Amino acid sequence: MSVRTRFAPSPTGYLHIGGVRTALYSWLHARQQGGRFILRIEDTDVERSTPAATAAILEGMAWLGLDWDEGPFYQMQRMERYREVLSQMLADGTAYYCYCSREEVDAMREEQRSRGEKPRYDGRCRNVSAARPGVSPVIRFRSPDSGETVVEDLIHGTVRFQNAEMDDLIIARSDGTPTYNFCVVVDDWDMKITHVIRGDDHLNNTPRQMQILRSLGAQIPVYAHVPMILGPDKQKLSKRHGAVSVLEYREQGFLPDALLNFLVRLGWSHGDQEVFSREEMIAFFRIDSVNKSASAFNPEKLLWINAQHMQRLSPEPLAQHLLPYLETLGVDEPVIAAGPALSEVVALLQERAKTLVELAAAAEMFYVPPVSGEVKDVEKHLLGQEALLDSLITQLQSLPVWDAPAIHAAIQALAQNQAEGKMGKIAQPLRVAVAGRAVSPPIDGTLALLGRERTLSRLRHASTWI
RNA sequence: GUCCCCAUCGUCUAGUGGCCUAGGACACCGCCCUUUCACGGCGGUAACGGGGGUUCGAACCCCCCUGGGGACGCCA
Repeated sequence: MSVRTRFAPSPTGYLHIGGVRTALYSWLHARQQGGRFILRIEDTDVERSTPAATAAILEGMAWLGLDWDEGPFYQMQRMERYREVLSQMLADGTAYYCYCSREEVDAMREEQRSRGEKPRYDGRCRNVSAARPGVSPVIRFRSPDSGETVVEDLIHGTVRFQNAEMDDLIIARSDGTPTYNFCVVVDDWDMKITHVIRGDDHLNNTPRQMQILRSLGAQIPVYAHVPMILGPDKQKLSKRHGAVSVLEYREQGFLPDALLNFLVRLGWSHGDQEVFSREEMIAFFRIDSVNKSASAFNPEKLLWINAQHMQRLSPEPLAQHLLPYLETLGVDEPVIAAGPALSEVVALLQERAKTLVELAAAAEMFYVPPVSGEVKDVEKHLLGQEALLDSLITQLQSLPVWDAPAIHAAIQALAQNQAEGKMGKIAQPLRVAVAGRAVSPPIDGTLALLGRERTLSRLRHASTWI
């Protein structure tokens, strides 16, 4: 049977990084097995679900390129089907109406807790046939009270649960709407999911879901419960750790493939390899070699991986990724068209930026002249250098060809004559004059790309900053 | 409290009984390269949670302890 996996987030907030890794593992497994990846939105919590959250999930998945083959399906649109299964279960006795009030159940649990027992519903309505007047009942699943349910998990191995540990869970609320554990089961069944890959916080739900599946006569899927992602401090990942939503990583200038690469390595490895292309991830990933233990999110390593991906990308595609970030700096398409070729600028800068945000900031100087108020390092490098600026202008003006070697030679000659051969004495003031700061790529290449006219005009202007 | 899961450098991990004097990567610290900033190269610090077994031999297998996490909802 061909592989079918799914990602089933609930739209109650942003798409967070832990969810993304689960989605990635599901997606990778489907892709490498030639299977299908299904997206399902679990929106039965009407109180907390929002259209904005759904949109954020879809946008995040699209940005990452985790494309789905079927869906998105929405559980709220499947109510009719759930009711159908519910009445069938009621009819065949695998489910029953429970008329206990919340207060009654709460009291029961409180008492059990005080006795040191696991709080669980005692099944007192199992054999009550008469409706209690004025009470809208919930529907409970009649779970077996002896024996055991064994989960054969691809990651955790064999996990055994005593059926006596599990009580009769509510599968439909008193207003008739179905609950999570029930919807999941019906959906996975209807959608013919072969591999349920999800967070290991669901491991405890698995035996219950298996029992319902069995009572429905459905095939049990293969389970793989992936460990959680923790914050850098090993605590549960939350907002105080900084970015948790995928879209924040887009804002911060990470490449989708780099984020995926970082995430895939959290809990999985392939020899000593650290950097993976999307194709390599698909080829090498194995769901059953995912680690069992939770792992901490390491922002420095993410940054390093992003830098690696930026270095390995060809200038043209990298330039495409860069466009939106330049735009937020006011460097839009017309401005770029009027300046040096972006791919050449990118080629010069790509190995010295860790994020697209950094890259955009570094690229800006090629399109926008330094603004006097924002120029840095003037005092250190430009003070009293009017004469040097003049000779630079003279030298550069008269260069027969305008390319990096010629510019290099000119600077070198000036260094010989005026600075005892120290390139820095010439290059640094030149940098500040042209780039507005003492940091730039190699100055010869920078000027070559900037062009003679722009260089000279900036040099002439620089004296006004002194 | 009950049930379930987990446990190698600070972090991500390799390791499935001898190849381990525990390997790689990030971070950190030196040095080299260098006109700045980076990239890169070389080197260094740094780990098998504890206790019992099994075995000629244990990071690897078993048990206990400890520690961490999850579940126990008319949330998902």
